[in-house]
Amino acid sequence: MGARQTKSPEAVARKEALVREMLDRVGDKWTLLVIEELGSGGEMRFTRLRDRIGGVSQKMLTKTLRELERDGLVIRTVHPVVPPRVEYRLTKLGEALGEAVCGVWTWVENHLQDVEQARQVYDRKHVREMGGPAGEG
Amino acid sequence: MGARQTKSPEAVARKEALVREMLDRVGDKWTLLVIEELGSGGEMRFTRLRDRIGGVSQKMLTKTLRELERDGLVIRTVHPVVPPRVEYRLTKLGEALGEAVCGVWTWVENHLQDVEQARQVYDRKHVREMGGPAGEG
DNA sequence: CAGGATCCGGTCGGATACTG
DNA sequence: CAGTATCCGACCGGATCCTG
Repeated sequence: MGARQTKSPEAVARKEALVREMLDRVGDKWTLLVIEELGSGGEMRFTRLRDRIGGVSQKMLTKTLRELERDGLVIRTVHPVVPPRVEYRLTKLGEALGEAVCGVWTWVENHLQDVEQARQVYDRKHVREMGGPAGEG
Repeated sequence: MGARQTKSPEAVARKEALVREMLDRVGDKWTLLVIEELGSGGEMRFTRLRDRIGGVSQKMLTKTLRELERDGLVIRTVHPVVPPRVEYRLTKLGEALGEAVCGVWTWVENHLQDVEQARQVYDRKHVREMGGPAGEG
């Protein structure tokens, strides 16, 4: 079979799966904020990070950081002191992703009004289903 | 932009919330695929879309399309015929978002290996938790 | 201070049945 | 064909307790 440089459909599928997974990752509520904070604030500790992000539970922050670490986007440094001191910082990879996400971020900022307006228009058409604006009788 | 600081902190907060929401949206498993399909395949019907995406339930496809429609990213056209014929296509806004997301998509494709390798390295260190080898310094 | 373990409510999402 | 309504299991994520 002409197996040239043609990638197997499986490889393509796995790539797409990973693409989806990463987009899912950056779309995650906390992941984004963590990347943002570490990107602008540089290396920082767990508690500091939790404080700056605000609203994130210890569980979710830990989970988020673990995933980022696993994907090579964040470096976790444990200082063998007491009390424990753990610092997190973005890797080059993490910074690059942050910049890529920036494009979407920018798009949203630029088209905020369009989206909000579209929603208002849409909602107008669908209020009828609910308890309507009482303009009927 | 010569705009002074006319924006209230509340407006900024709401903007950030919407940014997060949109990133969450594009990170959604099906949303991405729908945008991709409509972007490359142009206007198409519900069933066709479901068939091309594959693996999506009717419930989720409907929900995804509704959200995209509400945000003004997709146009839904109902043809009053029998059997029903409903077609979906991207708006200009939707196409623009698709392009913005493309940046992240590209990043992932370019750094696929880095992420996969990082994961392998990370996993090596954590296999110990499972039935890992007992040998450890 | 960092984070593992657990409980538990809320939401997500698939399968199914029904409609126009 | 396109979509709504419902049931229900799986997972998400917060609160809490405990440890080194």
